[in-house]
Amino acid sequence: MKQLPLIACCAPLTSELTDDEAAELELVFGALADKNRLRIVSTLLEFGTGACCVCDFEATLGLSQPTVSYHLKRLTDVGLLEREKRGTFAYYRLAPEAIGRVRALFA
Amino acid sequence: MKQLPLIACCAPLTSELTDDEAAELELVFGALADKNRLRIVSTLLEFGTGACCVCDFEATLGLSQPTVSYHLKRLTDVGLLEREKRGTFAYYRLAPEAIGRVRALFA
DNA sequence: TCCTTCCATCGAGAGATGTCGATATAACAA
DNA sequence: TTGTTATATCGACATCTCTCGATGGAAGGA
Repeated sequence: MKQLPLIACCAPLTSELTDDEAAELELVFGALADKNRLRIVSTLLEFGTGACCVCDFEATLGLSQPTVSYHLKRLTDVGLLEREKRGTFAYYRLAPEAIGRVRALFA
Repeated sequence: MKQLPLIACCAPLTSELTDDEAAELELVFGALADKNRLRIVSTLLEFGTGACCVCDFEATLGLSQPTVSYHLKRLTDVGLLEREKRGTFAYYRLAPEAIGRVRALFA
């Protein structure tokens, strides 16, 4: 015979999150679930609204240029970073509307 | 000749995060970077200090029992959940010290 | 024009992740 | 004891992720 839980807790389980919210959070947390991308975000946090170009990250992260571009794109795609092109350089900064959120996530 | 960035911004880049902190955050964000695990955490958030057993999640998540156990283990391993065994049942709840943190992450 | 520099994208390989069925374990019931 | 239930773990597979070298495109310098 099927047993019954000792703690009657969970009749029909409901989530505070809608499917859309869960999908959105999955993307953001996925973008942050990598130590190199965390270092990028943490570094940009020190610059506030300032920006860094791609080549600046290559030395400090110890990664190839294509890999750095890949990580910057992942962060940009979920809205955490913004990209600005000047000449041949591409500058990345924290998206202004994401700064507060990022600070909260790191606290 | 090597070009110079137009914005002199990033001399030696420094991160606010230590390597240990980055590794820790990588694990926590990785545990949250999955829509099924987000639903588990969100559901448990509604129960506060209450607990749910494994079988309760199978129906709502639409996943097999081994897969549910796998997700609960991932969340437990990073300290977000606690496990309590009663008879043949295993009850999972949000770790008390993680509740505030989780609320902040979801806000 | 031709060459160099910075960056994005492509293709491929190694490793991690999510999922399931099958199996093992532990507790309870008869 | 024998059988049943709830859960964890194993093995396998498909998919995703991270990484690099190679290539391509855009901008600037000579």
